[in-house]
Amino acid sequence: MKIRLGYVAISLTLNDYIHYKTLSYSQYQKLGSEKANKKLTEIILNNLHVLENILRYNVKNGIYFYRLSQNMIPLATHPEVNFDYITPFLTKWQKIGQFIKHHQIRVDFHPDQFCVLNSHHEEVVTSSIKILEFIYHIYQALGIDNGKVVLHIGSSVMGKKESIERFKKNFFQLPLPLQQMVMLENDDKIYTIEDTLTLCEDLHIQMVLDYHHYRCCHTKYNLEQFLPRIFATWVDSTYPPKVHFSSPKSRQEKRAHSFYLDYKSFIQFLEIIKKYPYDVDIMLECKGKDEALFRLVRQLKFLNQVKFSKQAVFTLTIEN
DNA sequence: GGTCGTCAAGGGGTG
DNA sequence: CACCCCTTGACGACC
Repeated sequence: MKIRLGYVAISLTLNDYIHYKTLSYSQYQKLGSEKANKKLTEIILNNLHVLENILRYNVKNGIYFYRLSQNMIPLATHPEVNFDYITPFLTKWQKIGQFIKHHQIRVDFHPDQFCVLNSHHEEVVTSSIKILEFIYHIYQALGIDNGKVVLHIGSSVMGKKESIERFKKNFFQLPLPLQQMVMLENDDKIYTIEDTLTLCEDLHIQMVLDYHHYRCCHTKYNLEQFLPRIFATWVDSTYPPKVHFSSPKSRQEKRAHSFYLDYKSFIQFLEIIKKYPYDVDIMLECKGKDEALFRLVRQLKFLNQVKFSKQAVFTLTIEN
């Protein structure tokens, strides 16, 4: 089975001078719309340049899995700001999309805490849909027609059962292309593996296992009991199953992400998943980004337990 | 040249 | 209801 490692949004080892730029709404207002729009154009051009550089750097370093940052286009979903972040840059978007497809890179999105599809506030649901539309537009611009987004189930206002019903209702009201993007991840507080898996099965969507959330908060559940069903949500997918992996910052702050990864628990995780006949893409969600990825790779190479074909791609022998 | 507070936004928990 | 916590990375303000 093939394992690909990926990292989130920014590279710490690429180059100090290459980083995404942003613009806050208060800065936008201070500039006035004309200057602000000019600024936004500069920022988008810069950020697309950065994205392209990161992807090239990833391929050069054998990394074929990368989470796109929602902050790539600042204010794109702000209710008071309207601008076209696609058409004026379409050539650039398409060029990047070609690169992604040519190198068979897997990219995806994971919006931050403000995307709550099952909120009991209607305006929060509306803005959450706007975030999904934004992501859809980016995929369209890149020419990626099976792009995905990982969400949490979200709120638990009025109880979990009721909240899951709200999720279903709002999910089915989404336009089909948006529904087809959605995958769900178990979280660290409310929704366990079992909750998330059951909902994914109901909706016929993929479940992304977050091993860190499972380990820090829901260990009373037996992971192995659910793994066959989690993998089964992926059988019709064009992508291999995806999991999130990271390590706790400390014993006290076990929910927070550490900078580097604990290679011992990573190996333990590999021991678990190698019982199943699936390729797996593992998103490393740690503060150390690619720096932590490279360190983990060095540790695994040193231990000589797996066979690397590329820097962040290796094979595991399936146990019988 | 380094450190700190701010940012559009939610949700949950506490008192 | 008011306030705090969680969380992200860039940036402006400040020393």
